[in-house]
Order: sequence, then C-alpha cells, then structure tokens
Amino acid sequence: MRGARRQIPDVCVERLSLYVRELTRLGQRGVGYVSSRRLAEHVHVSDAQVRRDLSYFGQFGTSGRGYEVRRLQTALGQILGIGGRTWYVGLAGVGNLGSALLAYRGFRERGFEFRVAVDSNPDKVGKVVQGLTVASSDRLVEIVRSQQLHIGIIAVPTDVAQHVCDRFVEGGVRAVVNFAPARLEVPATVRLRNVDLAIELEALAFYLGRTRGLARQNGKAA
Amino acid sequence: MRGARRQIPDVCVERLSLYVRELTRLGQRGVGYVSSRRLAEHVHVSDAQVRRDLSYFGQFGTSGRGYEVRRLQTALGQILGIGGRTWYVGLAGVGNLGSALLAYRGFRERGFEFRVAVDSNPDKVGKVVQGLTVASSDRLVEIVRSQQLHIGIIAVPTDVAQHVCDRFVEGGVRAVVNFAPARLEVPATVRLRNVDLAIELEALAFYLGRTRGLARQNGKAA
DNA sequence: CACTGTGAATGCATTCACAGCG
DNA sequence: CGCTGTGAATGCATTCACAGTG
Repeated sequence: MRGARRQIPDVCVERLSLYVRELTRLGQRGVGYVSSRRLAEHVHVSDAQVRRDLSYFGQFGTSGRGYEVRRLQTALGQILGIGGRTWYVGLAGVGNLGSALLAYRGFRERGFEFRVAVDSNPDKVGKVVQGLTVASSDRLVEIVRSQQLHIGIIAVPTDVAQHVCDRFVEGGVRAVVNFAPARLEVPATVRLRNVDLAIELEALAFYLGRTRGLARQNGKAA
Repeated sequence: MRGARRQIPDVCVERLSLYVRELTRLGQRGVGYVSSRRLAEHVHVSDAQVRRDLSYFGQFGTSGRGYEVRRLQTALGQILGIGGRTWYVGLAGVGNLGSALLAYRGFRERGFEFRVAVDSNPDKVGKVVQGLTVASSDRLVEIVRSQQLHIGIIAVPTDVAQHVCDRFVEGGVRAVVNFAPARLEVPATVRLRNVDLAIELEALAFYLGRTRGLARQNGKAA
C-alpha cells in the first residue's frame, strides 16, 4: 500500500482553508481566543468536526480557553502550504473567466503568483492583462519550464483543454486546475482538480425539481 | 419495488451530470450502446459506481448489452431536471467572473436561462452584456419577483455578498450559487452552493507541499 | 468550570461478488 | 457467454460522549 502516514480526509483539507479565512477575520477584529464551537458556527460545521480536523495535525488548543487565534491561523497556514512559500501559477486562456482569475486578489494574498498567461488568439498575445503580458500558447511548454511553474490553470474551450493540459504536464507542472467541462487525463504524479460551473447548476436543478419543501444545505466547500 | 425513496448520495447527483455529458458525446459519435465499464472509464469512476448510481433511479440497462445511449441520456436528463424544463437564473455582479458566466454557452444548452443581470456600479447599469441589459442592484428584489427567478448567482465582492444573497432570498429564489469567498446564511428552504476559487488552489498547495511522489487524483466533480 | 482531544459508535459512500437475465 | 442490478462487506467521514486539563 501507499502512504504510511495517517490518512487525512480530502474534505478536511478544504475546511482548513475556511478555518484560516475565519481566523484571519477574527484576528482583524482583535479576537484573541476562539472555541471550536464558535469557529464551527462561522464555517457551518459541527464543533466536533473542527476539533477532529485539527487533531489530524496536532494539538493547538488550551483546555477551557479554546484556540489562540493568531497561533492557530499561522499553524494552519503552514500546514496548507501557504505560509511563507510562494507557488508559481500559469494561466491558459485569457477570456472572461481567465481575466477574472487573474484579477482575483485572494490568490496573491495567499501566496499564489500568476507568472504567466497564454492564449492562442493572436489578437490577445502581447496585450497586458492585470500587469501580465499575454504570451502565445505555442510556447507554453518552454514557458512552464523557464518560469518553474508549479500549477497550471486551464480556462480554455473544452475542445483544446486536453491539449493544453498535456503541454502543462510536459513542461513540468505538479498540479492542474481545470475549468473546462471535460475530464482530463493526467499522469498519476500530477494532481488534478476540476471546477465545473455547469455541474453546480445541474446539481441544484435536481434538488429544485424534487424537493418542494425544505432543502438541506449543500455540502460544497467554499 | 422496495424502499421507494431511498437517500441519494450528494456526490452521486454530480456524477449524473458527468454521465449525461459523456452520453451526449457518445450519441454524437453514433454509439448505440455503452457498458457501465466503458462509461465509467470516461468519467474516471469504477464500473460498480456507475451501476450503483443509476440503480438509485431505476433500471436502465439490458443484461449482456449495456445501456442504450440515447435512452439513458434523456432519462438522466429528466431526473436531473434539465429535460424540457427551463430554469430562470439571475446574476448579481457583472465583473469579469459574472461576464464569464453570462458568456458560458453550456448553461443555455442545459435549460438555464439568464433573465437578469444586476450590478451596483452605475457605470455598468444600462449596458448590454451578452444580450442582457444590466439593471441596478437596488431593484433586485422586485426583479427576482417579476421575472420569477429560480436561481440567483452571486459574483459580487465578499463584503456585499450576504446583502445581495438576502435580496435574492427576499425576492423568492429557491437556490443560490455563491462565488464570493464567504459563508452565507440562507433559510433552510433555500438551497445554497458555494464555489470557491481560492480553496481549489489551497487544497492543491497542501498536497504539493507534502507529497513529493505520486498524487492521487482529486475527487472533485467536474 | 469550560473547553480540548480522542476512542468508540454511528452513518454514508464505495466496492465486492455473484445471482439472474438476454 | 457478457453484462446488469443489488445484497453484503468494506472503507471513509462524522458525530457522540466523556476522561482529562489549565
């Protein structure tokens, strides 16, 4: 079998991000300590869930007092890999969605740096978007290599998504985030994550179509 | 026929969308029948998973032959609530992300119709984006009512997300999709779904930070 | 006290494995 | 045969409940 370490639930990692976000806010408001209960409320999970999630990574609390906000915040940041370190990101596809991603300030704040944006449309190549000069998609592989990109983001049309993905992988990225509505093939060494806008709506339609009455909240991390 | 309404796994619904998508493609290629095995391969799940997912909703296959592509496609479409019916959607926030959503053709194809887009920026109000005239956010409640919107999409900055959400709910939407990095409060009758771009990257960073070696594929529906 | 951290119990989701059908 | 549909078994994730602690 693989991975000797204790198995950390996949969804737990996503919640970690939410905890950090809430802790940041609490810190800004000058809150010094927070209990699992209060933290849980803000993130919409149970208090037991919070304690269990944290327990995967160590002991951060004080009996009777709770968690020290600043300390927990930085600790979780470290664990998530967004403490100190900067991850280099490349974007393929500078359409509306791509532009939205480039414009999103949250990335930079958390240590993700867009170093490159490429597009196959010659009209876009050379233009400057969010302080980044758009390069040609043809040069993607060499760019990924020379810029040492860790993560590739795919915001291109479905029919070229796999091709672009392959170029990212060829260049040596270690993870890919795919916004195209396609299932991409990547080697086992590369981490793949899909964000599919149509599915979000379709899943809703399913519940709207049946539950006339009350609806459970949906279990999507966010 | 036993246990008439069994509980359907949340993730199963998302996979249904993927099945429909793949079936559509197979249909276009003229494929008449498909086995759970082959369908599973394309969607990156196990064949048992496919059969189990389908079994929640009925029996669609033929022993020894598999599933008739066209028939299964329409059946699943019905189940998802995207067969025939049109869902009315409203967008709040016509920035890059909002524009990207308006431009996404996949929605219309699957029976989601943007009827309204609003923005709080006076410079944007009155402009036409993707064939839709941008209205003022102030009028959101009445617009939701008069246009009979089922779904509200939130693509506004974090600090006003809750306010906009409340207006959607007040107007009577039955579901909300939130793209802002905030946890929104909605009554139990309203279905909420969050799409959080930063979390996608942070979850990746976690795995990049630790697994030097091979990475499991990530379980995000797409 | 008020709270954490965690075994044990429960509840979901996935896979196994095979009877039964075309 | 080849393949579906599904009980039974397994494997994950969440909650319970409480001993232990500052």
